[in-house]
Amino acid sequence: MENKLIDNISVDCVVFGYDADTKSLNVLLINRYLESKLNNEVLVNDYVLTGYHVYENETLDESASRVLEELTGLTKIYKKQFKAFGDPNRLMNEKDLIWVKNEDFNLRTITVAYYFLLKTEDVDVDKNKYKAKWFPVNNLPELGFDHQKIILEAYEDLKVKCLQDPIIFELLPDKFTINDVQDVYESILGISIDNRNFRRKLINKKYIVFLDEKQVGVSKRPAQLYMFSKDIYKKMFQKNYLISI
Amino acid sequence: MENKLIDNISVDCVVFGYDADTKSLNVLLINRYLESKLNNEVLVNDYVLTGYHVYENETLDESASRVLEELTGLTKIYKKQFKAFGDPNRLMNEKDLIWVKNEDFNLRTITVAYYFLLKTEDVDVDKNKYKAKWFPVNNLPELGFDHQKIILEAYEDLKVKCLQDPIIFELLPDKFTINDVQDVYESILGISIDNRNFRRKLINKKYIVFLDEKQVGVSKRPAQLYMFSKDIYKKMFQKNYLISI
DNA sequence: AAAATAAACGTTAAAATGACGTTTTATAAT
DNA sequence: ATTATAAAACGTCATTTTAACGTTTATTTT
Repeated sequence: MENKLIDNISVDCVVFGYDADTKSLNVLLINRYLESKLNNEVLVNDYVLTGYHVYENETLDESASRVLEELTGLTKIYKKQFKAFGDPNRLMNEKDLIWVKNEDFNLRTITVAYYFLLKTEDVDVDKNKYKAKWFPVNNLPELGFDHQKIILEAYEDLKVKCLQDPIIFELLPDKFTINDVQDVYESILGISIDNRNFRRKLINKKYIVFLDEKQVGVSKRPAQLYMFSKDIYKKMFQKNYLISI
Repeated sequence: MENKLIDNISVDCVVFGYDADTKSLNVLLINRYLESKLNNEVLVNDYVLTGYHVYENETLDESASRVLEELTGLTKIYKKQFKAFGDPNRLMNEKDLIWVKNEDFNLRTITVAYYFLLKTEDVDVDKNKYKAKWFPVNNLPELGFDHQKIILEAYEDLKVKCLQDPIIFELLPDKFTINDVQDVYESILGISIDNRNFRRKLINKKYIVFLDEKQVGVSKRPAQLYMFSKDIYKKMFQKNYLISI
């Protein structure tokens, strides 16, 4: 079985994590740190996305999932391939060139970028061997390669997609309140939404299922819990829904 | 100046052309024909998308535009990068393997796929040196490589995008009637739309500009011509539209 | 038992949509 | 010249959706 890396094709993963406590959308980044062997001068100290080269015998989707699992241990997370990046100079910032000297990789690499949606709490950053760290998408650190561009394009895609597909629920636990959903929309889109109209609209969706459960351990009136039914959603939007039995 | 081809990275172009006469959406394809040198047996006779390897010193966008220009002579056509395809066996159908023997290229090539939107009449297929030919998107011939998959994914993307961005106008001449626009929607989406409601909705858009012109040479009441104003559209949807001067 | 507050519900006007019927206007036929 | 034809264009009404608010309810804390 051949298992060789393709030296000029990679995947990069924009891991979006929603933090329900701070009500913020975050991106998981890895520190890129290099100091001179001569005088311990810090040569590179910025952040990059997680990514890796694609193997000869795997699909791009498999490649992205592998990279996510390697960093977080997580599988079966929602992912979307949103764009390929292939500018000839995408790896040629000043810091990149210093870094690359040390690493030995093909400067003419194109990358296929994915984003993943999950909850920040699902990743144990303290025990993470790559020292991965969450940053608010609206307050990113200095980024290497073209990763700032990649993150911003992922974010733009997410803003559009979250209004047309039910991917918002990937960022929340299985059981959530109406206000939880509103909070996610507000932090992703950077807008404020009228709670009364939002609540009415959401409750009327058949795929938002009322549960016989309420919040516990809150210091005011506990809110009703709901879940998202992927089954009902699928049935509603499959072709010929209206005329099928 | 280096100008080398990258042997395992290509772009493929799904060229969508709308034909106002037949009211149909078409795809521009190239015949892939090979016969045996021994006995003139036809070994391969199917169709493929236009595509080519990416050069070391060009961006992916430039690469796609170059490929389109090479085939059609056209520049400045609307294009969208919609997905990268990288399955290890994407070039390994029976016919592909026969073809590849003859052509000598890397079987582990990933391709970045674009679609273009234009009018069929813009391409002179009769004089085309690649013998390019239009096929209705709903009646495609046998396709090589993974190009059927690529076309279908492009089409799905187009169906979604045409409802949220004003790309429909890329498929029409500068001056068009309301019914022209309806025809495009109907043929892309495969639905029928109430003309009275559609007309009302479209006419009320500020960016659909009434012209002092009507159709000529039609055998019934000539229809009013309109144009799409990209400027007005942009202004309407730029941030802070409402509070800017 | 009362106060506090987030959760949940309700009201109204305006706008958008869906489903139709009717009128207009240019060309073609008489 | 007049009339017929048919697409183009306009109009109506009931229903649904949206936006912008005010009000009530339920639970915990004081």
